Amino acid sequence: MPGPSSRKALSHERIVDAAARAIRREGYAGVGVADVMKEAGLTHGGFYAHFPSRDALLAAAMERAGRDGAARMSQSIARRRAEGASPLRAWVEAYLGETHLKSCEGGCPVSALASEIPRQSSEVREVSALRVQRLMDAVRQVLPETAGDHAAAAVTSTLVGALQLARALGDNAEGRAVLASARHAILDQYDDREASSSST
Amino acid sequence: MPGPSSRKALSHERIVDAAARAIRREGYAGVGVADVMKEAGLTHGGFYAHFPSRDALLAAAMERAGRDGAARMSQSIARRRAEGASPLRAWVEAYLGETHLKSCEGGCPVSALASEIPRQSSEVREVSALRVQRLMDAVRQVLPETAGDHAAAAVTSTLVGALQLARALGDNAEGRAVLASARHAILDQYDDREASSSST
DNA sequence: TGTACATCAGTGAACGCGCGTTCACTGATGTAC
DNA sequence: TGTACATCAGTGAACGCGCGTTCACTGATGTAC
Repeated sequence: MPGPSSRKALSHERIVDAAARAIRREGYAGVGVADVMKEAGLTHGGFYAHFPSRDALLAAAMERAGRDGAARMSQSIARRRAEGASPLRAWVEAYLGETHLKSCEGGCPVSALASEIPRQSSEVREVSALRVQRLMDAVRQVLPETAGDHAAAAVTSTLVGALQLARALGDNAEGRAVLASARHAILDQYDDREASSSST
Repeated sequence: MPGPSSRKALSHERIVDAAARAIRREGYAGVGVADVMKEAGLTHGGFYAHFPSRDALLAAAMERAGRDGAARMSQSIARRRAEGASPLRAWVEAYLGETHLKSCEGGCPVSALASEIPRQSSEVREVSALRVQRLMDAVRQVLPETAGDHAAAAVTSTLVGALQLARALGDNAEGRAVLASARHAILDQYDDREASSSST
């Protein structure tokens, strides 16, 4: 009865971890079983002792990528909060920051994969849809209560869209301008401290 | 000296047209040379008399898809304008409408492919980046002059993000709710006739 | 108008390659007594 | 403590398949005279 830190469980973690990075870097379609196993320090033959199929790996990788992306976001947000930013500002500046623009591999899997999701197996689509919901939940929690019901979905759309368009334009002035525009648009409309500085 | 309606030119058109639909339906990665040629009524062997490589086809297909998507948008917008909608409202309701949600194949290639763009060859990336710029240009033209400089990029981000998140959630209540939220958010903020009905 | 020839678009077989998946086997780890 | 055996994670060769690309060839179209 092997525990969660048995040899096999440790290998499993390394595989999922490598896949979670690979899908964000290369897309679902760009991820191969052999490559992932190699990155996990194993040979491809042993893969099917860990997963019944490539799709099962993609599903597990998407879930892991969601948690991993959220964890990194938390750190980036905490730093900004410590410097006095509002919850919303910290969130938006972390998500639409230059670090996130450049590092697809460690970032939000929804931004990295959104347009590929509808073409995946139901297994992968279901896990991916859940990550979309969780992202909207996270945005909802940092929006002020005065924001309408629609705000969370609309702001999440702006965040995801802006990061993708910026990446499509490239890591240059054009791409960064899109990020800046989206930051300003969201903060101008929803950030409390922005509009009313009467809280001092 | 064959004209633009020579036999070869007509075949070329059919190939590009089939590819323009295929990339939006299946993604860049899902498009195969043989499939496209078959859809164009040809055999795969003749492909390299029309294009030097698969990537060259993808680039041509992206440009065609951009024009095709814009043409269909124009029709949808014209109908809404005839019913009295403002330019912005007509644009937003066409882009974030249920028809566009369901029909990836005939829609905007930026929404259909955004997250795959950064992973393409420079050839494909350059054409794709141009389509992103054209999309932002089109949005800029329907925004009121009172909108700030950042508005076009931010609104385009919301449009593209919302359509992708809606498609990721599926053609159900959740997906349609995202579209509705984005429509309301954009129109509440930028539509002149919405805010001030003093123009009567 | 008719014949001979050149041009050219498209065909279909073939290539090398990498993919997802399978499986007989190896070698290390753990268990029984 | 030591020996014999069972379990099990991982190896590496092999499979069938579909891909992008090449190429010798076919058959239709156009041109020369």
